Amino acid sequence: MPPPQEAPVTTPAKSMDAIMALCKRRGFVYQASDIYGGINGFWDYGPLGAQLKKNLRDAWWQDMIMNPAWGRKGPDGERVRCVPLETCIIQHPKVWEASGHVAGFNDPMVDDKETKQRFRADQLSGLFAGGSDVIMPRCTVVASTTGEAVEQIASDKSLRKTIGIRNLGQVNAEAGLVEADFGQGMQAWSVRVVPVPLLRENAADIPSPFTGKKGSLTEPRQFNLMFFSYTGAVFNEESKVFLRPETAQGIFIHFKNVVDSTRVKVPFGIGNTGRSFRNEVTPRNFTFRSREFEQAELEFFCHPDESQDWYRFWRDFRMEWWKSIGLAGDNLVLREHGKDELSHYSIGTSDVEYRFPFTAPGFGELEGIAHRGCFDLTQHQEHSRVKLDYFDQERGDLLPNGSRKGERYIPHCIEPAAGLDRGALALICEAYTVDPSRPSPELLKFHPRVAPIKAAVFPLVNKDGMPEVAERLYDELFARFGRTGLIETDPKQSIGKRYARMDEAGCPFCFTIDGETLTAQTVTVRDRDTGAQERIALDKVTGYLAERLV
RNA sequence: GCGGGCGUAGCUCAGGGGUAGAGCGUCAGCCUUCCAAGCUGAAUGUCGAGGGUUCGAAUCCCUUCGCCCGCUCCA
Repeated sequence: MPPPQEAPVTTPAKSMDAIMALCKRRGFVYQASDIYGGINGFWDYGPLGAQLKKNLRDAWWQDMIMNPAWGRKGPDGERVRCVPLETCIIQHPKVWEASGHVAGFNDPMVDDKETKQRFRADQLSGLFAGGSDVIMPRCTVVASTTGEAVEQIASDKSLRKTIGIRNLGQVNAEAGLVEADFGQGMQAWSVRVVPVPLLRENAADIPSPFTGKKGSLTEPRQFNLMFFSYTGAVFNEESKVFLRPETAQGIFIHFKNVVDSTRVKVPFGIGNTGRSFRNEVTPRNFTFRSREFEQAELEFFCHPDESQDWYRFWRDFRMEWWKSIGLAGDNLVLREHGKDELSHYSIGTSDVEYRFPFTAPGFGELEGIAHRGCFDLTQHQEHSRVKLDYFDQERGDLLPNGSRKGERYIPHCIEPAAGLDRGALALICEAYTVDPSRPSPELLKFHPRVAPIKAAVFPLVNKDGMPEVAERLYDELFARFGRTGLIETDPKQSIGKRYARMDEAGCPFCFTIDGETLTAQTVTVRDRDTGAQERIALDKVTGYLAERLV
């Protein structure tokens, strides 16, 4: 199912180049290893970006683990319960065999440089002449079996033309035999899979299955997207380990430990945030597809019968959550995957998607909410031979003594998995605003909860006792709100310039000490988004901020 | 991985064989009672990197790295 692209674009297109320039200028994002020329697919966060991302991570932690779903009741009518977990980037290699990551995308692939098409190296069949001295195929086709290759040749006239067959005689799919005329008369050919080593050694001499021409095929290449390393001092296959491509598996493999050690009862969730690594073929679009990235994943375990309800619950809540931190309006959509799009084990998956400037009018994924069934626990149970089922004492038949018989089952799992770097990027893109009518046209309209700078205190002019008052107010705000983000103060240069700097950094509130402060004990509050000012009592500033920073 | 475009000051860019430039920002001083205001001054670059041609290369050639766009990939 293609992403919905019909939603009206209500805001003017934002320039990604301008956003990237602002990110560098104000210290949100730097290129990793910048002074050495950068390294493809890696980005670092500057002071404001690091704080922005921390605020996003903290918000997730607060709303998913400490106070899950804002204290709402789940579909079972009970308070939602979650616990945190922190697991290693490097796990036992069998974890990734069990999860399917090792096998999932490990086939050698060949590209046709001319047509840009790609196929699995072991799916190339060729027509070989009889006689043992001829080892190169006369032509090739892509098919999963040789029988299928013969049938393709027999049934597809344009394919025959492409690969050079002028006339076709008898064919025998089962025996892998074909009579064909390549211009030198009718000959018998045997159809066999082109051996991968042959392809590796002689890629240039093997005709392309798409054009019939030689010289356009690459040698087979591995496309495993996992990073690997070695443990210990000896580097060999036995000591090879993988850097995790997702944090989720760390949760599944500790399911039993958490159940045994924390008195949790199904349904409950386990949350885990941290770095993951994917060796993306093409890192692209600023930080959107980085090779090192941070995830915030919750695995919510529940009884199979209730899993659909929980799936809908988390899907809807996650959408609401992103809205609550500032991603409102048409740029955010919830997209339910079509059946053809689902992983083989998934019963349902939705993506929270954001319309980034580089994806518009399409959308890019921020978070996937997947109903994973019992796939993961079952896989790990099979591979580890450790029982990962759950004994639910509140289910089963009612016994004469009034208690329940209990039920043993492998819980189903709902996985809301968010990308924190993508989230931070979406927050920046959404906040980025150009308003030519303002003296400082570029500003970031961050929601106060995620804004890296929470407030600034300015003396209107750097004299007449104002700096001293500003300093005292700054101390007060810093003591109270310094743990939530940066508090700034600055007595220098014109007030307009200082406001403009705060606009670009996305600081929501500026408090200014002026002449009236000295006589009436009041300050002005400037709203970043409108520039409007109101006057409040000096001793009400802390309360004012406390209400608005959440 | 393929094709195209681009790398010059913190940012945006000009300069295309002969002394490294502008605007904005930054910093300092003065001034300033609310929006990048004004005045004065200052700092900042191996012109992405490496090699070649040349008396001389930011400029021409080759290689390489990075970024952007389109394919491809995204288990």
